[in-house]
Amino acid sequence: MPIDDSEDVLLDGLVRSAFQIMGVLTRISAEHDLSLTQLRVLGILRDQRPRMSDLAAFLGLDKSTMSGLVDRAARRGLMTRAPNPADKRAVDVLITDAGRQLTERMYQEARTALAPATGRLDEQQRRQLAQLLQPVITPPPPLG
Amino acid sequence: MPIDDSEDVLLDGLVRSAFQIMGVLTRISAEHDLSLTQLRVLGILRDQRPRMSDLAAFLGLDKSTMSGLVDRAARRGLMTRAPNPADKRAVDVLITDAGRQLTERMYQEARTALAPATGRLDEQQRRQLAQLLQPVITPPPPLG
DNA sequence: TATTGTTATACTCTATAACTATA
DNA sequence: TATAGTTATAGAGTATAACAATA
Repeated sequence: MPIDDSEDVLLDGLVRSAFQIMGVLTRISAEHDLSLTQLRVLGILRDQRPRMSDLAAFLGLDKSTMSGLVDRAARRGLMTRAPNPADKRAVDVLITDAGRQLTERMYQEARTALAPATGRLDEQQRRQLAQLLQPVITPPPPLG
Repeated sequence: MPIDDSEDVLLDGLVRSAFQIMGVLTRISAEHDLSLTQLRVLGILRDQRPRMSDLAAFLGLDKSTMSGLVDRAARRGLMTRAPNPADKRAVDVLITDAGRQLTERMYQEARTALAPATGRLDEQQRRQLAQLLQPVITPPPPLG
């Protein structure tokens, strides 16, 4: 098995960039008294209304962890629960207006924080990078 | 401020790929009873011998958190402490042979786990993606 | 005085197990 | 019986504060 081939170099780059992005998102989350996972859930809820179990499965968390996470976010008025119309056992999770506003603010902060990094690429390179990342990103399994 | 411009699309791709990479690394860490941060530290120690305070600063952790993290890894024989030759206050952190072996195994597992994703690109695209990521990645501040 | 590191303490995040309600 | 969710409990990761040793 050859080392330092194109897969290794790519893996290294992906891992480094991932840690950098995560560092920024973790800092921004913390500045708003949120965990990274809560930030991620808010991002998902922007355009989905999943049930608890789907969220847990997608995030790789236990359902009990989901309960606690949504509890804490709900207590702060960022998410709410609603009964699922089709299954009386299920509970849907929704983002509130306040949650949506906070999410947009945090994503704006992320963009600002990463501007020095992404700004090292010109317009064409940015589009190219985004396109090359597309096939790498696992198509998210449908929620719900 | 225009939305959905090339910076937004790129940010979205970077964030998604980061969560995907982190998911893989978190799972692999957990399968070896390690935290993601411990995996990261092991990766750093492969070719550095930083002092506690430098590691903490680089990772954005408190020095007390560093103490605990190194404690737990040392208890498992993956890292060791050694006095810094130049500063009697300082403590260097070193990877052990066992730690190095485990680290290489985990990185191999990461490569395998991500092969389906990176495999969607051909050789030239992989090299191109790695090159485009390079300017985005913050040059790591020197440790020590 | 300032820096390096450890220890004591408290809080958050997480999973496991036991439980209730519904399918 | 199996699935969806909550609650009680325990372990790991984290930061703050107080401390000892060295610069």
